[in-house]
Amino acid sequence: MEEELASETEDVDALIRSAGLRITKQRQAIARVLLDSGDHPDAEEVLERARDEDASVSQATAYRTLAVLAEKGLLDTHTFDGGVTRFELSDRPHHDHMIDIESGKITEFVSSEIEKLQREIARRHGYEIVAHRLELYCRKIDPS
Amino acid sequence: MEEELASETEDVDALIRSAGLRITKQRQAIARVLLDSGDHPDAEEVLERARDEDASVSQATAYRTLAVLAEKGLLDTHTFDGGVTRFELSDRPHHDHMIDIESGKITEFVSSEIEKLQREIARRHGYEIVAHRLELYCRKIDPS
DNA sequence: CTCCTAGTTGCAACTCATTCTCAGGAGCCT
DNA sequence: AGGCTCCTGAGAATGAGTTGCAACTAGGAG
Repeated sequence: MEEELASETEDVDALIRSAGLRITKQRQAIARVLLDSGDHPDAEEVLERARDEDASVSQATAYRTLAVLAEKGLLDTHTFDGGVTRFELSDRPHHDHMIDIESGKITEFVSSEIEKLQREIARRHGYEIVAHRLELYCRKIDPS
Repeated sequence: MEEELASETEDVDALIRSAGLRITKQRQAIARVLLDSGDHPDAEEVLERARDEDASVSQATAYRTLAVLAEKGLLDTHTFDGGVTRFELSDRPHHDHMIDIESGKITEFVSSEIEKLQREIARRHGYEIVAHRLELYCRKIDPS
């Protein structure tokens, strides 16, 4: 079994069906990219990777499919620092992001303490939190 | 003294000079808008308001001036939920934002506790925080 | 297995925020 | 006042993302 984390076809199809979409080879290529990605690719990167599996995937289909998956809540979207929209499967545990401003490297983290404080602050203002965005733009601590 | 918080010309000019720019009537109009705004206008809104004072301000000048002020650190920028870029003077105390997803109303808040936790998390990963973005997307708690 | 149709696709044209180009205008130092 | 730069408005250009459209196809009905 020397597979390189190539996701099973059943997972791929399940993701597409969850969004209420028909199974097509273009969507399978896109879904597989998302299932196999551990990072946060943008639409162009998803398109590029999907074309490795099926060269016929068009830009329009990539954008359209990503939009539907995001709308159905199957994908989370991020626009770090006003850049392009990046995607990530939403079936994973919640987390926030730390962005290395020098390398662009993204580290994920969670803090139940911060989450709790957020809910308290919102309640104090008469609100309940529907979603939140917490991004830390950081620099490696110079060890000198 | 029935002024409607019309900022003094000296403040307006000081802001422009701080950015290393020459004083022009277009920039004065833009700077005055920023000094008089308590909200988070985007470039088009700044342009529209600036034209009340000087109808000759062009879109290009609005974008250019805002870009320089932001670059010099005199303005903070926000792109709530992947929308357009919004501006706000940065000489005010630090704060984060709570966005009412139904009305679009923005409430500002601060939490030194959250800030402290953020620094701790970053340090644990070998980073120091250069900037951060914390946005809470909320809904009014239904009192029913 | 074939048919049929609503759902899909690629392509190119389009939108919209933002940036750039350029030729004519104006600060401001002296 | 002179003039070297910096600025300006108009419009063209850019780039991410969207959409119209005619051809194509998934997949349920028969």
